Amino acid sequence: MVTIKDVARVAGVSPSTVSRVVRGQGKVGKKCRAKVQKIINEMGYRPNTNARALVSRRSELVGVITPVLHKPFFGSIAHGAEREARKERFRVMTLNSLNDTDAELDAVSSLREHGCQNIILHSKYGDEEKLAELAEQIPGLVFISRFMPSIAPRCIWLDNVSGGRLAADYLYKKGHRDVAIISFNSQNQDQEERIQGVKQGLAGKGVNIPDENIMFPINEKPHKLGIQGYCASAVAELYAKGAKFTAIVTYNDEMAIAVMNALFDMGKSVPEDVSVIGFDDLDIAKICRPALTTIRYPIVEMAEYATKLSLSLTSKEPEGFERTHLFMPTIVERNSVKDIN
Amino acid sequence: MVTIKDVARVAGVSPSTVSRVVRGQGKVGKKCRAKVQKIINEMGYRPNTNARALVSRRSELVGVITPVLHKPFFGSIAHGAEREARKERFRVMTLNSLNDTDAELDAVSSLREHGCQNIILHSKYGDEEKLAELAEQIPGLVFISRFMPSIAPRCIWLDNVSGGRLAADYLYKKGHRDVAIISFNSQNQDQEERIQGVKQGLAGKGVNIPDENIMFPINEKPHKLGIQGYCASAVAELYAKGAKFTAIVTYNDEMAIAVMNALFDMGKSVPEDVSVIGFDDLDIAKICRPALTTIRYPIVEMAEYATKLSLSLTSKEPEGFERTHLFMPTIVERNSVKDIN
DNA sequence: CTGTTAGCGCGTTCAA
DNA sequence: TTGAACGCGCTAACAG
Repeated sequence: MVTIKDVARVAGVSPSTVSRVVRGQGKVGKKCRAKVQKIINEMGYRPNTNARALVSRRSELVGVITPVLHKPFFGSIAHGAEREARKERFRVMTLNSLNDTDAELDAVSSLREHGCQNIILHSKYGDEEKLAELAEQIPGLVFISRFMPSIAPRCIWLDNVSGGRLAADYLYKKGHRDVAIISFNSQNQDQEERIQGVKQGLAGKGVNIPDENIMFPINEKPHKLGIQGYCASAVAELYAKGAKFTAIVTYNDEMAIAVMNALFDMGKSVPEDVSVIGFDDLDIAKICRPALTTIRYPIVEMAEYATKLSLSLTSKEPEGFERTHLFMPTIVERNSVKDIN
Repeated sequence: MVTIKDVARVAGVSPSTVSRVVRGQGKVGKKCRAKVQKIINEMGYRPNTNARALVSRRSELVGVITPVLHKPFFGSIAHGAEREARKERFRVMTLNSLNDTDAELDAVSSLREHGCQNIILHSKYGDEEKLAELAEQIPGLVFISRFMPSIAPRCIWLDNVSGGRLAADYLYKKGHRDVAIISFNSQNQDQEERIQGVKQGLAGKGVNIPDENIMFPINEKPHKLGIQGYCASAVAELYAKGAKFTAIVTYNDEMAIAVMNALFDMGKSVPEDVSVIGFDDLDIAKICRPALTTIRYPIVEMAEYATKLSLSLTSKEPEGFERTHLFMPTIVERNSVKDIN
């Protein structure tokens, strides 16, 4: 391994000078710089990241903490972060939290041990107070897909209510007046907001959604049955209690597809008999049949933005620390909603 | 930040003793160890990874290099690696290569600068000779989803030929004699092997696949059209030239679904009119309709195994360096193949 | 069993 | 504009 000393020796200068050249900082004579640079290239010298991080107390590392990585939504967060980090020659370290709050905190500690100042944390259930405290200590810590009022400028989130309204408006425009909602977990902020959005959107047109049309279990049922099983049972229950609906709004694309499958298995067809609208616009929304009309969650862009924000927050002239960072969803029209006007 | 010296001072011992306690190595008196451990806990001391890596010339880091992370197949590699790494208290660093050979090499360098000895590299197109040389230099470098004879013990790969045979045998058993194959890129080793497998499997039963039934473009068409477009055009072409087939084998699940969609759009139904069989068994294979019969690629297990192997290769008593690491695919029966006996 | 000493490779003073 | 000296936090010899 070639060190800064090796380069210095060969170049006939001091290590400090080499250091200045490498970092492009400080005063170095033009000729001297050129010579040193040449030798750096020839010798293939690359600074030791660990030594750097040790002495400067900061590493060129962006930490990304998500529940898992094999799900495309979370993979997209890592992907967006990597894309943006790469521009600044930063690297990405990914940690799985499995939605466990303690694991999230532990991941943060672990990242800090690596001298990582820039952290993108996807925490759905972490205690706001605790997270706020953490944010206080770590200037480069930002939160993705969550809004916490006390640390709003650190949150990159999506306007879920607008997403719900978008779905509602679209359905209304297509003639739907009887709408059902299948959601998942009432502990989850997003879910509640999306439901509110749908309700508000429809209410604005004078349309009401009866409570029995909203499947929003507080129990453990969904987890026991799995997404597919839960959606099937929810659809069945909707029919069993005689709910009246021409369209179903689901929490996300995965559930939308599960709902379509359930419908399909019952001999119904989408969108002829029932329309379905999803949320997220993952790849599967394009490739399922019927292709899914859905509310787009610009997660890659959000992850890129989050990374940029984090990087800015730890730079000399931080930017964005006094703003909020709200992204707006958009509707992507495909073939799962029928115009019944 | 609390350092090893702080702990030493409070505990009234030397830093070395604290170090021994932390690492659980070397001789330390029972009482002494307990006391130090207690203070470590109280003070919340956590060793500085960078200092460690600097002096010991190795970091507790597993590097994962894949083309991208938002695709579930690659996300699964990162996921499996993280799962296994976590057990050894290692962390995972993910780098995107975008299938660019230079970027792969650069990613390796970057990982090494971080003191990372354990690298899982997914390289489809990298030059074998160059990769072999790299493997020589880096004992903990392993390759996933690729077989290179000259460095076989470093390769964790799947028996694609067997996968093809599995598909063939299954189709034969279900009465299919006329099979078509839609593949993608003839530069790709996997694709060729899978096709060979299908051919061999069928040939063993005395069934031949005419060349016109095999769509295997060497041009850029697939890239221009995208997966969906390419599959649609391939299906159309198959019909246009009057190819005779009751089943289609595709390179992977994504293409299988695209093919089913194309068929669907042409008014055909799967599996009634045509059977389809995929490869990989990603999540989408379960949730598409009809649910996809496919050849399972145990990628998470393979990534876990790769990580374990890499870790072992850099340990005191390396294991597995003289073996090969071949995984076998299995068939997952769902609803996209019809029994036409 | 425990402490002392000497770096790991680098950035950052401070002089020159 | 350059160089010398110091120390980041830790582990690895070596003494004791």
